[in-house]
Amino acid sequence: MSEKRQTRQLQAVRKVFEETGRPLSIEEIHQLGSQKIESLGLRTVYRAVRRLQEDGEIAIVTVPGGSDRYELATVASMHHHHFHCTACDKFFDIHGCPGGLNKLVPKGFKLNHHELTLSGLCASCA
Amino acid sequence: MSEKRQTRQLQAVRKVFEETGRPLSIEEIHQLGSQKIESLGLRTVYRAVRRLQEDGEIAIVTVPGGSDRYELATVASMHHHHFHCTACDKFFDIHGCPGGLNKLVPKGFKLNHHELTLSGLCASCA
DNA sequence: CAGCTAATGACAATAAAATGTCAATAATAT
DNA sequence: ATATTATTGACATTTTATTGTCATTAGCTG
Repeated sequence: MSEKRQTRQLQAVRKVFEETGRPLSIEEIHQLGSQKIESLGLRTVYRAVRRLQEDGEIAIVTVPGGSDRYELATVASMHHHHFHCTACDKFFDIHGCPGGLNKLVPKGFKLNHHELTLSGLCASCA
Repeated sequence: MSEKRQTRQLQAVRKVFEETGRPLSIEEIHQLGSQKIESLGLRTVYRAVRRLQEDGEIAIVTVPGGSDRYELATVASMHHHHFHCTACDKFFDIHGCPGGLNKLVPKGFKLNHHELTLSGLCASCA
């Protein structure tokens, strides 16, 4: 059978998510993870992310324009939105949600989900 | 100098935008344009889209997950949002906008833009 | 209409992101 | 500690989207 191992690399990637607390791109994970394990390979990050995804620990976050990000499933499961800093290209979680979206839906359309991305400057860049 | 020509192909692409009235991907433009000019090449669509973009006739629309779409600049200049049908993968324009987004912005952040994407089923697919 | 040349489209080439490969390493069970 | 084997990471390969090339076609001007 397939024995699953808790490697330093997997734990490092998991810890990156827990410590950073915002949606991360593969590259960001690689950079932050490299601070914990110098030799961390990009290939390993791809595998770790896939595994954490399959294990339901993290969820994918699709954003307009940029490449996919990932965030902790515990965070993702709570309805929220994102803020994109156009200066540092980081994404942040935003809690709260404008209501009344059903009013915007055209006749005959069925609304299932929605996704809001605010953009501007984060506290560090402003 | 660079003489600009109004070719059948360019006119066909322009007409596709005018007739369709929703954000289109390169592939969609190619398919719809091929109905007007059988031999329309994908390479030509790329060039036509770039030129219309440079001439300010169309604007790029970035969407979560999928590839970029393009829409008439006259439409893009009016603030609006989009609806994504998860069945046919088409995007539609939505007019209206939930307000009160500044309340969602974290302290110290500066809000410049926002982008809302509703998703579900369009009238044809529902 | 004739002539110039921008534009087309078939094809090749490139870029960027993700995945396959495999010898070496390290995590787990005994 | 030892044996087993999942995992790693360097490297090659694939994939998909976009752009380069260039002989041919077709807009535009005179």
